[in-house]
Amino acid sequence: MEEKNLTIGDIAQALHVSKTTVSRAMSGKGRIGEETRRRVLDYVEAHHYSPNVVAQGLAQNKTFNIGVVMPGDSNISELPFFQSCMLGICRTASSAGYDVLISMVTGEDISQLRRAVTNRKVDGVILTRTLTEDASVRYLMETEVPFVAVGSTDDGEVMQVDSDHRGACRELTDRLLAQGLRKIALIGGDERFVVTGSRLRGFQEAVAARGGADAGIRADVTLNVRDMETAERAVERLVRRETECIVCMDDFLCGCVLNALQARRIAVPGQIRVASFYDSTVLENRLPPVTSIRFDMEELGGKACEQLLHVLNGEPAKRRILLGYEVHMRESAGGCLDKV
Amino acid sequence: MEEKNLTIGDIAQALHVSKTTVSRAMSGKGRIGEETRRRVLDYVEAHHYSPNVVAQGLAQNKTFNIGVVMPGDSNISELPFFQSCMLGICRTASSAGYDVLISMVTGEDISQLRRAVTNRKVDGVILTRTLTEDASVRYLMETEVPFVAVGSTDDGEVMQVDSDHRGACRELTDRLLAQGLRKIALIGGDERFVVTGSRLRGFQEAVAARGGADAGIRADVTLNVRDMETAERAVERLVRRETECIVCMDDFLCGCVLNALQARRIAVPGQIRVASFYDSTVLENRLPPVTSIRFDMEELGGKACEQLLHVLNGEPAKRRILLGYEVHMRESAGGCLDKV
DNA sequence: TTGTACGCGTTATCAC
DNA sequence: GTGATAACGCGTACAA
Repeated sequence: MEEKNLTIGDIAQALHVSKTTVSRAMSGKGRIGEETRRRVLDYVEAHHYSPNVVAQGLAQNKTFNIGVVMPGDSNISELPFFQSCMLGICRTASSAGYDVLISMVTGEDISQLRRAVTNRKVDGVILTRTLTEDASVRYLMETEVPFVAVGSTDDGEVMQVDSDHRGACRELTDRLLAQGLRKIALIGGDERFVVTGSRLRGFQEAVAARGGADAGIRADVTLNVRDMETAERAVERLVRRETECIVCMDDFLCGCVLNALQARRIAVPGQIRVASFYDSTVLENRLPPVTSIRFDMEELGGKACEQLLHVLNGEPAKRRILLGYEVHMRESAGGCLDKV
Repeated sequence: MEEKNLTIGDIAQALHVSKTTVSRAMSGKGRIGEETRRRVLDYVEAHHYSPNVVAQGLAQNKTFNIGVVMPGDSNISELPFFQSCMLGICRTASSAGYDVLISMVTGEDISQLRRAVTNRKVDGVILTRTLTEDASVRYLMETEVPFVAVGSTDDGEVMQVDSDHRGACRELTDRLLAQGLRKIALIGGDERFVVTGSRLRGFQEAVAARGGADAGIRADVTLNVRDMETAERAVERLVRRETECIVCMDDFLCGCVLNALQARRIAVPGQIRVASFYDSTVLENRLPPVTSIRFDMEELGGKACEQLLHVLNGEPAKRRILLGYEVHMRESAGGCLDKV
């Protein structure tokens, strides 16, 4: 089927032209006669020739690979995120002639990323999660490798593509408050994740905009919740305080919260309302249907990759891109008020 | 920090030796004086030199990349699987000096895989899921690229590393039957997945071993269940038939089943027992705790990578490797009988 | 033990 | 418009 190891030289020889000509015909760069161009292209087509990208890379000091850093220790809740994000990245990378090299980073151990970079295996890097004190970010900055982060960073220097978590959380919270709820709570995960901070701010902004404590609003925030046990404790406390609504920062936490409520025989949304983020399949099959915010993670990955490619091509790229969201009001938070 | 673009030639020049010597010192191949060897290595160390793997590859016709094919359209249930599997693959690949290039394959569209292969970007490939009629497998076989599949294939020719799904399902089923249960059911996903067939066989073997219909055992099998709706229908039917125990082929399905039961106010394990596969975090936070089978997916990925590396190095490799499992009996299926 | 010369497959720089 | 020729960074017969 595939002609084995056909090289540009073989073609040149067969067609009685020089390698240069063949190269030009393929790349489209440099002047070349229309007729010879056709001849070469036809031959290439007929013999299923495809250039050796490694050799191309060596000549141009490129790899046509982009590195993607994935956390090796993430919660299940975020997995659909990484999966979809990856899909978006691979799609746009692939259609631009690039491949995706992945490096798993667990905790502070960035050895895989370091390997990929020092071995010159990648032209640029995409980070799929950012911490407030990120070893990967630090490393990439000091090695001056082009990179873009999915998810925001405090460092204004790094290129970033993110969903508007702050705006999303603000709007969700606002809608809940608009229903007349006054005792509202926010439950979130690891506070070292930048995204946790963004959502927290959105939450606080919404509360403040509605008058805050002066307007009789009681806003409860619990962070660093990460498993059934901590969720249990948080829920117990919130129930005791007669909280009317719990906003969960992600679907995994929300699952824990729902369990905790179920175990205490507290009806949702009857006795307490619940809303969440991501709207992933983790909750898709939960009862009752959970009010949630949906992000297009594939688009997120795609845009990030797009930005990186711009940088690699020396084209201008925006330093920060904020993508939209959709609020899906469902039964868990008192039903279908709206659907943006 | 990193010396920019230091080449083997630069080192040779600085040390007044030939490039060959430097090359030998680094690779360890060929004879070389212990003293010069040290000198070179010291210099390399001091200047943070690391060889250009792309150039190495071009010279040796290798890439030091292994391709990993991931499904772009998988159920959430399988995600922890891919994540962990990936981790195992990356770990062992990395420690062998290889990097991981990923190709997303959605449905019949194997264009990304095809690209990686025709562009000679990978030395071998790992498949993280196999279908009964697998486009990737077919392609890889006809292009004669070394590859190993995680998960079994009917084709005896392909190298495969898999968990013992059949044995696991047999043992789980047997243990349930040992409790005296007689009306037992199996719910599974897409029957085109080879793994679905393996588990089905294990289930049937266990039933047969206990005497089957002759011994008054009624075994119900429902495949191609993939969402809340189909699960709902299956559960309704099983409940009507007074099924005593439902074995779910994966945790996602199990989640659906639990929901369906919850919606009908059927107590678990009081009125019906439930068991599942994978034991992922998808169910970890469910109530009641679900009896489940646990596989070490990271080991699975690691072993697969190991096998592939053997092939790439021309070393002997087993054509089929079967990894173990652990049965965790928990409340959902009547409690702690055993813990293997 | 060490060095020379060439090849890997491609692009870039000049000449023609 | 086309073609030698030299890089790109490294491995490796072969020679010394």
